[in-house]
Order: sequence, then structure tokens, then C-alpha cells
Amino acid sequence: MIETHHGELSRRERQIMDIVYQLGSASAADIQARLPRPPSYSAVRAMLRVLEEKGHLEHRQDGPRYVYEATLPVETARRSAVDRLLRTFFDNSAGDAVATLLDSAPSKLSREELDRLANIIEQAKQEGH
Amino acid sequence: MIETHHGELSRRERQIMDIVYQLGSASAADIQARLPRPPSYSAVRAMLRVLEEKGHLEHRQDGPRYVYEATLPVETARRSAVDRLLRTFFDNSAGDAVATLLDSAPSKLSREELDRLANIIEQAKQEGH
DNA sequence: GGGGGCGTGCTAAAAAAACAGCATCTACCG
DNA sequence: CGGTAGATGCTGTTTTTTTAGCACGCCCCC
Repeated sequence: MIETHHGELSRRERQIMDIVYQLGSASAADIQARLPRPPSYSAVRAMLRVLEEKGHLEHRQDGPRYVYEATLPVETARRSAVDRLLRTFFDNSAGDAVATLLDSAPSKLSREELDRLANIIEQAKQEGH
Repeated sequence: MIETHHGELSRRERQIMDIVYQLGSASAADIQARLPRPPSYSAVRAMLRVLEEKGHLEHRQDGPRYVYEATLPVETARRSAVDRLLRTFFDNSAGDAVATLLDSAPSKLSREELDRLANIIEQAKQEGH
């Protein structure tokens, strides 16, 4: 079984996986550019190779260079990250998490998004009842 | 400046900080019991000492033993963890994150919680407009 | 009052991670 | 053609992490 990017990864490995998930796919140079206190290019490639050996990443050739992607579907990794966040900081209460998200950055939510969310909630009420 | 528990922590350190945040406060034994593939008791205490030196944890005496807590307020760490999740997996869209939370575990949200969330959304609509 | 259980501090060693350098290959361009 | 730029594979070294072991102190109770 392949682990998700948390829990069993080293510090740099985790940072790299985060970047890959964020970008969708990335070259060694992309990753180096975004790594905090970036190490040498060689170092980055060495870690990419390890992550590939461990099964977390895979690469395809894109012109002259390698482009890496996560082997685990992003939905799976996301789900797992959300679960972890819920467990660690919200005592598994999705409601609390949603509340935090909503009142933290209210201005960042457009009218359309708010409507969409209201719909989802409405639907949940129907089903739940 | 003290870092949050992500980004600059080693694997074990991160696991420990997660446990501490989850429990609120914890003894060395508590932590050992919850660590995956638990190392020796001594090892756990050594890491706690390091985390304290680095400023991530502090301890108080509780009867015969030390009880550790995070120095960073849980709200701060939570906020930072949420931001990270948003950035990594939701392209900074709080709306998408909420949607994921809502339709992932709908049954886990009680009627009361749904009402509460609906209120928050309603309020956000007012303000936003 | 002494032995066991349970806690701590400290230190050293083993294992893993992080890193950089070099050799090589290939494509392109003057 | 050659040489330069940019890519990879590989390997060795340094640093950090992870771990266990040992000595010491305190409290309890047999």
C-alpha cells in the first residue's frame, strides 16, 4: 500500500509532494524554485528519484526533461489530507471546519460560491431528514 | 519567529506536534502510545526535549510527570494548517474546500450544524453585498 | 528502610535524510 | 564541426534525525 504524503515522509519529501500536488505536475527546476531554502539542483533530483522509487511519484518525458506527477490520484490525497486536518485540529467535526473556513475569509467567497454552498447545505438537510 | 508545525519539522517531530495539537496537552507516554511504530520511551522524551529547545513545545509539571503543550496557540496553528491545505489542494478556494467537506461526510453533520452553517453563509452574503 | 516502579537528564551510536559534485549524453547553434 | 547549455545517472560525504542505554531521584508500600 502506498502511503499518502503525510505521516511517513521526510521533511523535504513532504515539501516536494505538496508542490507537486499544488502544481499538478512539475519539473525538477519548478520544484527547486519553490522549495524553501532551495538546495542544489542535484539534491532536488536525487530526492525526486527517491520519491519515485518509493512509489509516490512517477515521471514522463516532456521534450528534453522529466515531468513528475503524483501516483496517487489527487482526490485521494486531498481526502486524506482533509481527514488529517479534521482529526488534528477539529476533533473530527466537519461542521467546525466549515465554520472556520467560512468566517475566516468571507470576502474571498463570491456570491456565486455562497449560493452554491447554500444549495449544498439545503440538499444535505433534505437527505439527512 | 516560531514556525508552525509544518514545513520545517522532521517526520517524527511533525507526528508529535500533531498528537499534541489533537490532545491539547500530552505526556511522553501519551505520545508514545499514539506514535506510529512507536520508538522507545527514551527516544520520545529526547524528541520532546528537542522540540522544547526549538520553541515548539513547553512543559509544565503535573504531579510526577511533565505535560507538554504547544507554545503556538492552537488557533494560529489551525489557521496555518488550513491555509496550507487550501493552497496545496484547493488552489486557495475556500469555497471548494467547504464543498468537499460538505458532500464528503454529509451524514456526519447534524441538523443543528447545518442550520448553523446556513446562518454563517447567510451572514456572509449580507456582508459581502 | 529498602526495593520496585516510574519519572527525569544526559550521552552516544545507528540510521536516514539532505546535499553537492562529477561524468555523460544530447540537442542546438555559431 | 566543435562547444555550450541543459538535462540525467550515479556516488560519496555531511548533517540531521532517530534511536537506545544508563545513571539518578522520588514516592509508595511491603
